[in-house]
Amino acid sequence: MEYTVNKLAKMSGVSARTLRYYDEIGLLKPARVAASGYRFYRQTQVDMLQQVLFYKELGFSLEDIKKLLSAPDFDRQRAFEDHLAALQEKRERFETLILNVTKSLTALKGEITMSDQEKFEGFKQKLLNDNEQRYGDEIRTKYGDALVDETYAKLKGLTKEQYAKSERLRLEFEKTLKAAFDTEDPAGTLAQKACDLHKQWLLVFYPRYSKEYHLGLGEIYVADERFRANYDKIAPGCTEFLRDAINIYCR
Amino acid sequence: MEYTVNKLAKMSGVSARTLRYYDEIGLLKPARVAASGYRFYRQTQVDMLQQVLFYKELGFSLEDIKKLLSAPDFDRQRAFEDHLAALQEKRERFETLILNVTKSLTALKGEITMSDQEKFEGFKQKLLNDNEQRYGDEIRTKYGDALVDETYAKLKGLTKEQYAKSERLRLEFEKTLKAAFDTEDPAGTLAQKACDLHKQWLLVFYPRYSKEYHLGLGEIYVADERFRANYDKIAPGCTEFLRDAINIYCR
DNA sequence: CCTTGACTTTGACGTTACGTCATAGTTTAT
DNA sequence: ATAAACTATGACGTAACGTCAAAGTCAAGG
Repeated sequence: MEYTVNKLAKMSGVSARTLRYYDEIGLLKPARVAASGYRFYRQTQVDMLQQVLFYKELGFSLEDIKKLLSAPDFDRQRAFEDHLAALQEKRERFETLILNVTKSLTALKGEITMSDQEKFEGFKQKLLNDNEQRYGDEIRTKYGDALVDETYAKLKGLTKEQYAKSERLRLEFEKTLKAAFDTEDPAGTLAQKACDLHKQWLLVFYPRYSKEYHLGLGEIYVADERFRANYDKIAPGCTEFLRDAINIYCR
Repeated sequence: MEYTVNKLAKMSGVSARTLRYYDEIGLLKPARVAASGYRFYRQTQVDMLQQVLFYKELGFSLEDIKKLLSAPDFDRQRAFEDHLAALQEKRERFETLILNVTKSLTALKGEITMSDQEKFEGFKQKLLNDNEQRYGDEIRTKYGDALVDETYAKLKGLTKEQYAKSERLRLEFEKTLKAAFDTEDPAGTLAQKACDLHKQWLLVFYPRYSKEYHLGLGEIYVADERFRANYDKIAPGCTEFLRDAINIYCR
């Protein structure tokens, strides 16, 4: 299967001009060039373009991408694994930004106050993230952990999408809960938001959700040491706070 | 509390040069300038910078941000709400990218095969998200409209052509719906014509259309205020009218 | 009061990753 | 055979800063 510039452009979402530019700077040369000068791309180039786009998404300059891809020890699998870790971190940043907006909205209503620092949470991180410092070694272990979790999820009968959703919800829930705990108000907007996220999260595992179930779980969290440890990790006393918030949420 | 350039820069994560540039183009002027020429920023500017960074994160050009922020009808709360929706959209894109990497890794191991199209899932969508051209002149309202579009767009990456087609359909649909609403008859020819156009439009985003889906969507339009606002904009009460018409259309 | 070092100012030019023409040749469809 | 659609190569334009250089400003210590 051969692609012309426009075909490849449309499939990948970049412009034809971009492909010409990549050819010009030697980042992605076509598989062959006809006598007419027309460019033709094949499988190798399609896969390379995918790599380029991933690296670009993660904030690498084209020059650096060129170096990376043309390195003699370039390892596709390793690259994908790095992408995965980096993308997950970027997603974390979005969680932070979303929490930032949520808090800003609450602050606008006068229910909480926000420090100036807090107003930029999620933006500052970008510095660390965008720059390529992040591509270290401990990423590998992190990826390993994710794999374990995922295997575990499979045992429980979750699809990859469900697992992704549950993780996303859990992260957002924990962040919101932490912020809510600081307000010391289990009836406040943030605490109730946290409860809602908790519900969403539960729904992934137990679609037969009910208020009674949710209330019972709140009590179990407080009563059972294993759960308690998990939520007190967020902040001491957080487990009780969550239970109180759930009690209000379920009325 | 007054901030000097470097103080504000460090807190927000941008560079001092950036703040000077924003001053230069009139996007963010300091609260006061000392006789020495030193810039000093205060609360208002801090909050404005936060807005700027949110809009920037979402792919707006500085010129458009300037227009948005200086508009007489700029509404901070509304802005934050828009940010929230847009950020959640972007997060969805990351989910897609993460899934893409995961699949690519599995494909590399030979466990599954991936089509070339699939290799670019999550990148193509970016077009819709980043590109502001389609926002036209009245960015404000369009930004709201895009919210709805993108809710569907996330289901499938759209090419520029597909998007153009969907826009044509949407415009014709809205015109027909308006005319139908004036007849006050959800079972009438015009209303049913509108439903048909609505279906055509949906098909662009969601080819696996079903009557159940269409019916459910009618209810969601009424229930979700973001959608409701969008259709009530055509005429007050239009959302319910559309739902009723869809109910008849799908029998 | 003076010095020193950290901070700030205004230019001015450079850079990245393309967008946007214009002009001209090529391929495909009817 | 001819139009319609596609592609090529310049060449210039751009957005949002980065990166100097040269010079003025401020806060603290001696």
